[in-house]
Amino acid sequence: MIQKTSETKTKTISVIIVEDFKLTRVGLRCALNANEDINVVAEAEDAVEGLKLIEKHKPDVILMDLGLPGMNGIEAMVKCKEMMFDSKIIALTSHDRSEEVIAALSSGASAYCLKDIDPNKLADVVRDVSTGVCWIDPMVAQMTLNALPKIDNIGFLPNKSNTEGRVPLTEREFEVLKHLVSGKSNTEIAKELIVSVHTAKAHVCSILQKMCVNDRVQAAVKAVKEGMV
Amino acid sequence: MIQKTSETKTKTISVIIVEDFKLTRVGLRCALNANEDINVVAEAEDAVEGLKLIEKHKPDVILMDLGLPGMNGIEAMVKCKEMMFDSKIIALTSHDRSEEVIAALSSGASAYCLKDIDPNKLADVVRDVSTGVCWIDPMVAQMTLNALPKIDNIGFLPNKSNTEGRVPLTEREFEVLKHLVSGKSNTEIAKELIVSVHTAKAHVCSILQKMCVNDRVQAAVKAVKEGMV
DNA sequence: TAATCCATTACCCGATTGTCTAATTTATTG
DNA sequence: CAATAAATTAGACAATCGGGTAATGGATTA
Repeated sequence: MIQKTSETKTKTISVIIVEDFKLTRVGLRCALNANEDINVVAEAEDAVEGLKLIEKHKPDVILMDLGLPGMNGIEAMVKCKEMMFDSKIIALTSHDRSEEVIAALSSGASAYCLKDIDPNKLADVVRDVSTGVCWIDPMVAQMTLNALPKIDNIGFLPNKSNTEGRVPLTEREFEVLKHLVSGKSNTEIAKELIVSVHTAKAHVCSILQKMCVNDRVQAAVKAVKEGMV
Repeated sequence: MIQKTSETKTKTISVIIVEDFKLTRVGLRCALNANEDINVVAEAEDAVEGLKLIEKHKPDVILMDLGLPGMNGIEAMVKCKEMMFDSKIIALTSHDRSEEVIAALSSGASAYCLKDIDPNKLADVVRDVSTGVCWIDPMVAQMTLNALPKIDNIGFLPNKSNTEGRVPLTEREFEVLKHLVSGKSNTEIAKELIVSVHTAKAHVCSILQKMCVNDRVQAAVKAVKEGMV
């Protein structure tokens, strides 16, 4: 067993847990309180109660379940952020839907953990987050990074990888590519661009060749991965 | 001093350092090699050399300086990602400009560290990132989260769309999905999984239904965007 | 035990895809 | 002006796709 060796601040980290399932709540409290530098100061089983306790205790870190009854965790976080503490929020759910992850992180969460996280790991995350780190579970890390706005590499990057080696798509082909990525058939693309199916097919064909792929699925995946759309 | 207690995989983590300043390079190597579960397998002082070494060693983690002479770190990361290993990249710079941070993270980096990070902490980050975690330095965490697209919280209903809406894919279907995303035809998928084409088609069919999409292109795009693969 | 889910295979059928060759028009560039 | 590139259209063809229905065996669950 390899021990983590990072120094942590001597001050104990105060934590509030907001989670509707009693069993999970107990589990979280035990897991965290087992660490002498972490202190669970309060627990709530719904968002309203949670907000009261947060206002009262002003904890360093808030463990917030997103699937709360009544006011959900996202709303609670928004309200929490309006209260001007610098409490850090860890979103803790079993969901891995892209919209929910992004919503949580853009609404005030500094971390996103899935509930099957190792308890010791969770303690590490609490420590990290209390210092301001943004920590995102492996299961949803990629989708989060993908949600970041693509920077226009032209101008930022030297013109090597853009001009050389890669044959650039024409404007029209880019239009077709966008529709292709959105899952439209050649017929639908043609209708959208007000051209014949033959034209759409011709464009798709040249797109496939220029992108060096064999079919539209590969083209779509490559386009998404490389942020072309 | 409080010890971190998270379990770490016994397998050592191989690391490549790409950094132009010799002194920093030595410092990084020493700091990381002091951990018995981390092994710096190679170092490069520019991107070109770095890419060669990366291709050769296929390391678990890449420490990439962004301010390299010639090809910069962002461009190097893009090229690196095109090589389709699942090496994780830690962007390591002294800059905290928003554009650079976002550019790095949206171009393939899984983590962003400022160079004044505690060496022991860096080792923790290497461990985290090797498991897929996204880790962002406190100094730039907020600006990164701010760059995420804002979701309209009103009307956000975790209760509905999560439990009822989503049907989870089976393991087998996930295998099929992976091949689908890589652009394989049903015939090829069947060959890969050593089943009949009928079976592959059946799986694809149920994948489309469960993912609520009309065709394989949409399935592939959705899978990539949501990080399912 | 009965019910349910999963993986597997099979057949049919209409729609779609990707490639080919070939032609016309418009713009841009040398 | 000539040449080149892009956008457009067309017909034909083999291959693939997606949907539908249906059957079987195995595993798990109620």
